[in-house]
Amino acid sequence: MPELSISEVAQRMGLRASAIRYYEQIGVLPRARRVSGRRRYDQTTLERLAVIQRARQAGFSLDEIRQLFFGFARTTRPSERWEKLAQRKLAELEALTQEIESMRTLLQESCGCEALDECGKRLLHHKC
Amino acid sequence: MPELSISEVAQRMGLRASAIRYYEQIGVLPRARRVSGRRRYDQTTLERLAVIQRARQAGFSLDEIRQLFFGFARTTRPSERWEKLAQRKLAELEALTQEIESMRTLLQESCGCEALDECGKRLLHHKC
DNA sequence: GTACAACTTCAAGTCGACTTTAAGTCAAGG
DNA sequence: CCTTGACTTAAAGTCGACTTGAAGTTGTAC
Repeated sequence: MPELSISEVAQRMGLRASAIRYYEQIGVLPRARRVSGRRRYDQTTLERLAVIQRARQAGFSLDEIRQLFFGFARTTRPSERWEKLAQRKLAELEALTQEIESMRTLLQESCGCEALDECGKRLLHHKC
Repeated sequence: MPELSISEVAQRMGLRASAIRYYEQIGVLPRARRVSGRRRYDQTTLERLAVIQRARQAGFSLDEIRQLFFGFARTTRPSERWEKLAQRKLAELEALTQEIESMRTLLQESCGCEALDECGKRLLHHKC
């Protein structure tokens, strides 16, 4: 297995080199090995990035992802960490879903006002 | 109906004075009348703020709200403007809902890996 | 021997909706 | 007259996830 430069990693994983540098900077990726100043990566970095991408798709922030890798007591198993965070995330999604639902309701009920200032009056006085 | 200072308006509408100044600055509220330098408001401002708050609850950005008030050709009725924007918003909400749904799916399927690097391998090779 | 591409670092810029800060102005009360 | 408190302005700061820019280094190709 050959070692990869940052732009090769970026291309394979579908992100920009700057994002990978950023991940390293904030500690989501460990500091990469350098060969004459340039970062070199191996397979495990690709795997780690795959997990990161999956976690981001699931709605985790980079901060939460860092916790997933480094944040807990060493006794906590990784899958347990994932489940703990996933639990919290699901609750957040539930809240978000309800917000969206109420937005949808607001958007669908046409208020019946011809002008916006009429609408404003109603909102202010009759709680329309 | 008495005229109101900015902090009276803020209190009545449940927002901060700085937010009202900001709304004026970006053109969501028209420039307020000044009495010896201080802003003075009347009923119509409260109504307008009520519309703004309702629109924000419905998910509109301040930019979209400005369009709601000032952005279209004068021939377009306000209710028509609302409907046009609401249509777009509903589509956005639909997309958002689907994103959330797929997040939920990702969160609920436990991947069955004991360690995160095992998980990474699977993600990378078997598209787990 | 020099041009070039691909990298490096650190700092600053982006987006939206505000808030915060600093410095100044104003009317009323003691 | 002087302080107090509520206001004014313009400018800068906040949050997250990056991107962009400037200036410098490296190995390779001509």
